[in-house]
Parts: sequence; structure tokens; C-alpha cells
Amino acid sequence: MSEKLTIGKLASATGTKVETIRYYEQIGLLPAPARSAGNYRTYEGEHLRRLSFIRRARDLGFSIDQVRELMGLAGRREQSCMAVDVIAHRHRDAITRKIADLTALAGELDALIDSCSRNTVADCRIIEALGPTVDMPFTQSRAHGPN
Amino acid sequence: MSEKLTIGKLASATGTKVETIRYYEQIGLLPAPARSAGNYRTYEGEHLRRLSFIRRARDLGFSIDQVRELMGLAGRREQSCMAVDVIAHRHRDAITRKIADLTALAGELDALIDSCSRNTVADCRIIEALGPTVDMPFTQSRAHGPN
DNA sequence: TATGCACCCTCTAGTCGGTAGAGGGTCAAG
DNA sequence: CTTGACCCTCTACCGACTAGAGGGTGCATA
Repeated sequence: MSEKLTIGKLASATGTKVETIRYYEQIGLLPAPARSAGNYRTYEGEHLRRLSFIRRARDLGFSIDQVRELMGLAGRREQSCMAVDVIAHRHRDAITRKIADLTALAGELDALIDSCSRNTVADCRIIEALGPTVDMPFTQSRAHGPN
Repeated sequence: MSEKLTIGKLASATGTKVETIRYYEQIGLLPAPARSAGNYRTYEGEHLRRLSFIRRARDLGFSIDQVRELMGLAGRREQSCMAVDVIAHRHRDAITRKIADLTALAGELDALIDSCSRNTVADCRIIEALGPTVDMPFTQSRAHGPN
């Protein structure tokens, strides 16, 4: 039983912040460990395994709910892993969509940036492109000011 | 002065939710409008212009702080628009990074998904790849259960 | 033995950009 | 005069943490 860890050791072993570990315990993602005489959390190898799993899944962008699902499924070793596959695919699809969205956004921004003449704000095409009216954006508002 | 708008009209004119408009007022992004006798917000053309600007910038992914900056700059018409250009470029760079991160992630996920044999969880390579130990993930933990 | 320091504890509040709901008031039409 | 759409404020919630206050513990060193 030399595998006892303080929260700090577990944190550095998994590349997680101490606060995050306590947070995972609070939301029921990581089981509450035993406590020492001085009320310190004492983690075992099992916690290390679980937290590593959580970290890897999180690093791959799975949500906490997805991680919960994956961990639930991981325990049922004799069942089909189709459900696991489905979660992974869904996540992959979401990432595909996100990349497409960002790429479209990047295109729009590039057009905006290219149009900038780098002169004064008065004829800045970026500001122009953002505003609905071509001339006099916000000139009235200086009376009561932005913010 | 036929340009007076209720919050609902402003919302549908700009494709914003009513709650979001009130939120923008609360955080000082949109100036507080005059009130009617019945305490209704009464917006003018200027508000419409400002909110349209905000919406477009937000749709392009600028943060609220960036929108604040852009609006501050938009008023100073005689100054150089270099600062505007800088904000746009910074945002564009952030998006480039995000796309790269997501693309890398997608690659990792694809490898994971390809490796799935679609048999039982026991030999599911997805679960395996997530866990640090190849055998017996979480088998002890079923005693006190996940969550 | 005292003291210092790193580490741990709980509890609360803040981040970002809204969203949702409770519990009420206003306005115009029929 | 009632109905229903709209508006008001206030508060709490979402995800996934992060930060800080105010205190306790454990160990090494003087």
C-alpha cells in the first residue's frame, strides 16, 4: 500500500490543478477518497487511473457529461462498445462543424482585414463593414459617451 | 421622430433576444435608453445602429471587450485606424490557433475511432486508449460506484 | 521546542456571454 | 372589462473551472 497520494501529488502526477481535482470530487466525477488523521485527502492508485482517464478524455475535448458516460460504459466490460463508438463519433462530428464555422469566420475576417486602407478611422473599412450605416457611426453618442 | 422602438422591435430588427439587449445595457455595452410613461425602454435610431454594430462584431467572434474597444475607436474618426486593424488581426490569429488545435484534436479522435473493433467494451480500443492501464479499468470502483 | 514554510482544508464568489423563470405591470384590441 | 401580448425587475443558472479569504497540518531546521 505504498500508493497513497496527497492531492498535490495526484495533481502533479496527472497534470491537473489541485482545485480542479476538488471540483471533480464536488461534482461527483471523481469518488471522494479516504481522509488522513489531519483531514487530508488520501488517494490510491484507482483514483490515479480514473483521473488520468478523465484528463485524457477532457484533453480530447469530451464534455464532462460525456466523460461520465464513457466511464460508466468502461465498467461494463462484457457489453458492446457501440455506445462508446457513438459518443466518439458525435464528438468528432461536433468538432468538424466547429472547424467549418471557424474557417468561414476566418474568411470573413480576412476580407475585412484586407479592405483596411490603414488611414483614419473615418474611412476605415473595418468599422464601415461592421456598422449598418456607411456614414456617421455613433457620432451622436459622444454626447453621453460610450460605456 | 418616428424612429422610436420598443425593446421587442429592436430585438427583431437586429436578430437579438430581448434578454440579451437588457444584458448589454446592464454591462454598459448599449447605453440606457429613455423610458416611456409606463417605464418601457424607448430606443432611437442611434441604438439600432449601435446594436447592429455589436451584433455583427459578435457574429464575427469578437469578444465583448473587443467590441467595446472597437466602438470606442469608431467614434474617434480623425485618428488612425491602426488600432482597429490590430484588434482584427489579433482576433484572426486567435481563430487560426483554434482551428489548428481543433484539427489536431480531430486527427487524434479519428485515430481513436478507427481503432475501434466494435466488439465488447473489454477490448474496446477507445476505452483502452483513454485509460492509462490497459487492463481492468475501474473494476474496483464498482463497489462504491461512479458518481 | 519554536518557528517557518509548503501544503492542505472549507467556503464563497468570480469568469464569459448570455439564458430562464418568477412575479408582477402596461397597453391595445375586441 | 377582459384577454393576451408585451414589458418590467430580480435572481439564479449554464460549463468548467479559477481565485481568494481565512484557517489548519506536517515536516524540517535552528
